[in-house]
Amino acid sequence: MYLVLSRGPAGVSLTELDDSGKISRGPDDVVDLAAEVAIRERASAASRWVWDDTSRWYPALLGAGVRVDRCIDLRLCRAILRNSSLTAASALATGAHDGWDEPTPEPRRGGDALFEVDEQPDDGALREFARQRAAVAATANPARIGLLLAAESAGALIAAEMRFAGLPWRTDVHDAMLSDLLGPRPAAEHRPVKMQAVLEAVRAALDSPTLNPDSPPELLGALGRAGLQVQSTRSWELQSIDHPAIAPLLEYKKMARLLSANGWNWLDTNVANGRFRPDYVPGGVVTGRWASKGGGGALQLPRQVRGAVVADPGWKLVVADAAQLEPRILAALSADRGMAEAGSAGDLYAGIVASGAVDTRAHAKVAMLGAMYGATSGESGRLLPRLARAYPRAIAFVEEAARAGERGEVVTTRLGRSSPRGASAGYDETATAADVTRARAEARSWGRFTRNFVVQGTAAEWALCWMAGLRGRLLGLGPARGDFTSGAHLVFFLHDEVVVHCPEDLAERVELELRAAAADAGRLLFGALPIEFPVTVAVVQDYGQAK
DNA sequence: TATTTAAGCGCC
DNA sequence: AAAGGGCGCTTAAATA
Repeated sequence: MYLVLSRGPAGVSLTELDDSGKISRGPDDVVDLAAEVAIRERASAASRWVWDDTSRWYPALLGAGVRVDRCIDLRLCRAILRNSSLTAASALATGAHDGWDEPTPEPRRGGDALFEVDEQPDDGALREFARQRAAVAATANPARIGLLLAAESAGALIAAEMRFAGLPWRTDVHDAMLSDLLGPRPAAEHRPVKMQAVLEAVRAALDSPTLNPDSPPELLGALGRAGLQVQSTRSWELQSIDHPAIAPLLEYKKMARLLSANGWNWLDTNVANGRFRPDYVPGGVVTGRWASKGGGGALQLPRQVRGAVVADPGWKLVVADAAQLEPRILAALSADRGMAEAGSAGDLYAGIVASGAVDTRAHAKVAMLGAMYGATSGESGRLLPRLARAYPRAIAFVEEAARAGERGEVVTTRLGRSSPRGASAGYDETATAADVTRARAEARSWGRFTRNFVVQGTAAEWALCWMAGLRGRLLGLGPARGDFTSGAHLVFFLHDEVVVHCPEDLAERVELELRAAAADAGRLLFGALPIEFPVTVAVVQDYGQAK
């Protein structure tokens, strides 16, 4: 059963649809939404809520203590169906762009989102849902893209729940780390003392007593006057230089980065009541990866500060990482048995070395990354032919994705998310040699994007399935269902890594569920294909102890 | 003065 | 080792 919610001038209305999509009841006005949703959730585990944006409905429900099992997020699904090559012929994909193609509207300030009367985008959720069902039903294998839509929507639920629960964050621990590395918190506009000391060492070594190292042009000038020929002030370029100024300069850069990105200021604005609540954006990246917005930089939390993520007393963090996810996804996508076999013993890169293709694990890793990103030069580019000889199917797969992109074609992930159409201009008979060169470079660049798109996008699908399955399994653990203060729940997600916060006595069970959910995800995407998705799990007190 | 762009660096 | 994919954020510099 589907339960379609919409907001109209008269308030919130609810329409029941049976599994065939036919209205079986309603629309009925809803007076107390949270109560209504809670009742329906208890009544039927098989129902699925249908709404425009999870981010507009679910936070208020969570605030009222209500969790939902399943939903369809119409806006996220529209974005997939609008672009997918599998639904290209549908009325939805061929029709004019409308409000459903627009980003989620910003919430109005001051209103109570749960009860606010709000306009639907263009036309109602019922009609949009019907269009989407028709588009899915007309595909050769509706279950394929149907799984993607369900996983994407589950991701939206998880994003809202993780924000609601928050990542446990110890301000005092973080502050101690900062004081230790930089010196105690200074007054505004001043540098911490340890940082200032390192800066003075740089200034002395460069004989530039007033140097502002935060200005790249100024720093470049100072380095030049000291006789150091560099193109930029990037750390990796400076690393190889032998000069007394370099060590303190690199140290200063490290400190400055920590201070500006995750210093006291970050702490003040992003951590409250012992929780960091990032604003995740499911589907925020074209490949299907999540993005994040607003302060915090949830997806760029440096390893340096992860020690401040500490489980509550009596609780543990279970940190799980899908080992070498993208290479395994490539092996599965291309059905390259040899590469799958290389990963079957645990460490895929070690398996590649064992097969004799390359001689060190580091080479295996850099060669694989190069294959997936489209490296042409350097170490990675040199190793590529060896990899291609050992694993012809896998390499041919990414090469074909690259060629398709260069031809201006769309590529599609395992479950049906398609790449955007390239804006490559090409050239005509009036083009100069420089125009031709530029156009070819653009085409190759787009080819690197499409090459990576299929792998990164399918990895994102795997991760969504993993996390959605895990969520269901965690909800089944114990009587604390729906309760973020006593039950195991997800608190962090980072592309191929999740963190679960749980009472100590549940940690072992959580670990089992994490592995089982990973195996499920592999089967969901790739069926009976013999490909392993091993998960590295660490049960820790603080996130810094993992890996 | 306000807004946009670029450099640099963090994550995968 | 530092070339190749996807992001967001902060600061300084450039532009309106």
